[in-house]
Amino acid sequence: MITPENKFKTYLKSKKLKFTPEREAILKKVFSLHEHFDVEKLYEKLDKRISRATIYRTLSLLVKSKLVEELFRCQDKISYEYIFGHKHHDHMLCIKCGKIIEFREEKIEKLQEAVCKKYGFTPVEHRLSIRGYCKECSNDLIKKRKI
Amino acid sequence: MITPENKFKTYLKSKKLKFTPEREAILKKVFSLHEHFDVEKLYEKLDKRISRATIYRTLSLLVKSKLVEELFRCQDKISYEYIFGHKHHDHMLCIKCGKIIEFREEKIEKLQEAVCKKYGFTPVEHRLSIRGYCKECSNDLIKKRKI
DNA sequence: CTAAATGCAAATGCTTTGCAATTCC
DNA sequence: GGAATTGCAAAGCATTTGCATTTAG
Repeated sequence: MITPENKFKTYLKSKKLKFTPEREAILKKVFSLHEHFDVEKLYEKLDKRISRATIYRTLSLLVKSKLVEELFRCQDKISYEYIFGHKHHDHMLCIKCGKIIEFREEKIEKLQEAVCKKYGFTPVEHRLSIRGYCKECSNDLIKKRKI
Repeated sequence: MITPENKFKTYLKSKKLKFTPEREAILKKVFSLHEHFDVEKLYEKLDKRISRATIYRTLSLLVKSKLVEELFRCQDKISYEYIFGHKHHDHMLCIKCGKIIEFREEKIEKLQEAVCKKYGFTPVEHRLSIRGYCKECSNDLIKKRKI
């Protein structure tokens, strides 16, 4: 069975890089966090103290090996999420409470492919984010007649 | 007739802010550049020398007054484009030559609205970017059997 | 053994801010 | 006249990098 660890080890081996305890700890933490994260969050959650420099360097390897994806910038920080074993999806970001809602809409995916074809464009990845108010915050705001 | 300048002046007046020569020069330059830009590009293109601090401060006002929109980060810099008199559209970014292709697909817009409704989400704005290879670069790469 | 990895501190590069001088209304 | 604006230089901050030391294979 292919696990994130196997995939990472294979990638590292192919580049003659090492599977160190730090890399192992970071990989495990990333795949145990079932949510989006940034470098600071990872730094705080790691049991073993690992320098931020190493976290940055390891995340870059995880992105290159396609285990993790860079999501979007939120207040200047880069946010990530793992993609291995996780189907591609898009995001709605609540600008009031910060909630992130994931969704996947096949028809949108298909239409994107069609648009690319129309322009002769070869897509590598895409990102769709909708910013606005989540259900709860919308209700709050409607009550207060703010929207 | 409502022009960007009118709209900006109205906004400034409503906040008791001033329409200065610097703000005027920046506004005019932004609306004469029919392309995406970042602070550095604006700095270089302005005829009159205006400090970067003022450019940053003015762009923030232009965003607040909804004349300009923050697009995406490209190599750490924020990229902008004007939105006044410009219909919403999405972007394809070529990761080889840097070309930016704008497109608008009504069906995708509609589907997004539908997804939001499904989740009770009130959208404020959305951003869809597709990264990949433009037609020319795709052809190049196919010739070289790289993709 | 030796190329690669680590942590540290310093450097980078974009963006923001405090402040004194200036300007718009 | 007085609040708002400007430019400058300094500060902020996330991220990157050089280097001496340590370590995986």
